[in-house]
Formats: sequence, C-alpha cells, structure tokens
Amino acid sequence: MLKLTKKADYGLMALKYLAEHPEMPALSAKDIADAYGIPAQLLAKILQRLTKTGLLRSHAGMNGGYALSRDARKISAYEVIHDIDGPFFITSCTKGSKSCELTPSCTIKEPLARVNDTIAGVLKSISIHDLAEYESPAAKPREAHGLVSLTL
Amino acid sequence: MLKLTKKADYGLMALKYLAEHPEMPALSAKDIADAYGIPAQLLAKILQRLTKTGLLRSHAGMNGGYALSRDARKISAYEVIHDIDGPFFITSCTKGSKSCELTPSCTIKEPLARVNDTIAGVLKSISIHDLAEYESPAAKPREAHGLVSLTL
DNA sequence: GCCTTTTTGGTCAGCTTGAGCATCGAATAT
DNA sequence: ATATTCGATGCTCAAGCTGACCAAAAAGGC
Repeated sequence: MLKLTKKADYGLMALKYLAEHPEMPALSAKDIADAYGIPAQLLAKILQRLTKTGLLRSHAGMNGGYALSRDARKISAYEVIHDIDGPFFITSCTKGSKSCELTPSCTIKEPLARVNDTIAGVLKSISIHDLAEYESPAAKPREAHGLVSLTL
Repeated sequence: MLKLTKKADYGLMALKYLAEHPEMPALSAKDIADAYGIPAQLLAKILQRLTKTGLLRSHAGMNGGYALSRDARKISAYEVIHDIDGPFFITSCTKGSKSCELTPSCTIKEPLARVNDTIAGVLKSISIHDLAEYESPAAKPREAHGLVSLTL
C-alpha cells in the first residue's frame, strides 16, 4: 500500500542519473534505460512528460537526449511525482478537498488531509540533488534536513 | 497517487464509528455500513480481518456485532492500515528492504525508505480517538500532536 | 543533400489488483 | 429445537497500470 507508481520511480531514477552526470550535455532515454535496466520505451514516455512540464530540456538529433532544465537542488521529488502521476491524495475520495459527494460519510478525510499535507511537505523538502548525493549507506552524519510538524 | 485503499478507508471509518458509540456493546457490520452508505459485504470482510488481527472483538448471534478490543486512544491509524493492506512501502520494489533483485538499479530506494519511515511515524502518531474527536472543522487550537524529523 | 540518430505521438494487448456479490456456516434467543 | 441474525469463505467481474510496437518529425553529421 501507499506505493509510488513505477513511472514515478523510473522518473526519479532518471533524474538522479542526470544529476549524477552533469558533464554530459544530454543523455538519451536509451542510455538511462540501459544503465538501470528499465524498459526504454516506457522511460521515454516519462521523460517526454517531464519535458512537457518543464523539468527537462529535450534535444533531438544525434548526440541529443535530455538534460535537467534547472539545478538538481531546485527540483523536488514532489514535483517529479506530481508531474508524472498527478496530484495525489491519501483519501480514496478522488475529489480534491471537497467532501465525499453527498453522503455525510467521510469524517475521517479531514484529519487524513493533514497527513496528506505532511507527506507532501516531506517530499517537497527532498531534492534530486539529495537523491544523487546519497551514496554510501554508512556513516552519514548529516544534519536534520526537514522538520515537519503535524498539527492534528 | 499514493492513495489509501478503499478498504483501509472503510476500516478507518468503521473504527471511528465504533469509537464514537462506546455505549453500544456491539455494532453489526450492517449498521455501520448503513450509517456511512458503504457496501455492507465488503465492510464485513474488513471487520473480519481486523478481528483476526486482534483490533476488534466479534460477537455472533442475535444482537451481535463488533466492538473495539482496546481503548480508541491505543489504536493507531497505522495499525489499521497495516492490518488491512499489509506493510506498505513507497518504493515499487515489493521487496522489504533488500535491493531490487540483482540490478544495481534503485539507488533512490534508500532515501525514499527514510520518507517511508517518516510517513509511518506520522500515521502511528494518530489514534482512532483522534479521528473521532475531530468534529468541528472550525476553531481547533490544538497543540502540535506529532513532530516528525526527517534526517536524510 | 541524404542518412543516421533520437525524440514524439498514438495505439493495443496482457496482467495484476481491487471492488463487489452470492452462498455457506456458526451462534444465540425464544 | 427452531428460526433468525450475523459472521466467514469463495468466486466473478471490471479497471488501471505496465510494457511494447509502429510510424512520423526533428536535428545534426557526412
């Protein structure tokens, strides 16, 4: 449960890969797909989508490919997920912040909306640069990056 | 994306309803289903599952039904979701904490696992009692309930 | 000027997963 | 003991997502 889509995962992986190779002016979808062993055609669509939303710059032709449109530190994981999968809400009620149609049902949505906002805040505080920088799983005395308060 | 299952939603709603009616020794699945206008047979399955995991006590026969096995303050939203949908992970890699099979792919899983833990912490800090208490959507100067630190 | 490389867009089959329904079994009150 | 009420189990159907194929446009290199 509460899983991220494979598309979102692939998108994050691709952006991380781009952030790790700033020396390359552009990387093709196939290069990234081969590097991670993920389906190339699916990744291509994801990158196209991210290009449309403005996170990436595409360059067709030989030696073409994709490149980050901004600094990796300025791109949050939230943006990527949001652009790929659309706005996410914890509640099954697909409606944004309105109540569940006509039924007086979901009195739980409201507190869960707070949780939703908290999660969104956490994702917003994480940048692609953070993902790329995270390498050695041992010995990382980093300071607290985000401190999220949940006021129920 | 990142939605909760309808089952989990229904389960939370049912527990909230039980917490709001402590005077009743037991409430039938049909009563709760009618109160919220949700499919009765589906809710029955959910309540049965929660009974199996120990969150609820069932009482068959006439005037039977379900009741909370513990105080509503001692039941967290995390438990409910976990018992219904199983352990959730943000990453698509269904494997628990191991890496993605053989590929050196998911270097992003690790930081996302932190996010996952953060979300779990938030859900653990919310009890069924909190859900039931939350009534008037206006004027609730409540103190901060959970303060979650995310160390990336 | 032609050709290769790479993006772009549309379409479609296969599959996993969740939603919902019908039936069978158990327990209690009269 | 019987009938009613409720819980348990199994099954079917639909939807969303994944993944792939194909054709066309764009842009640089020879």
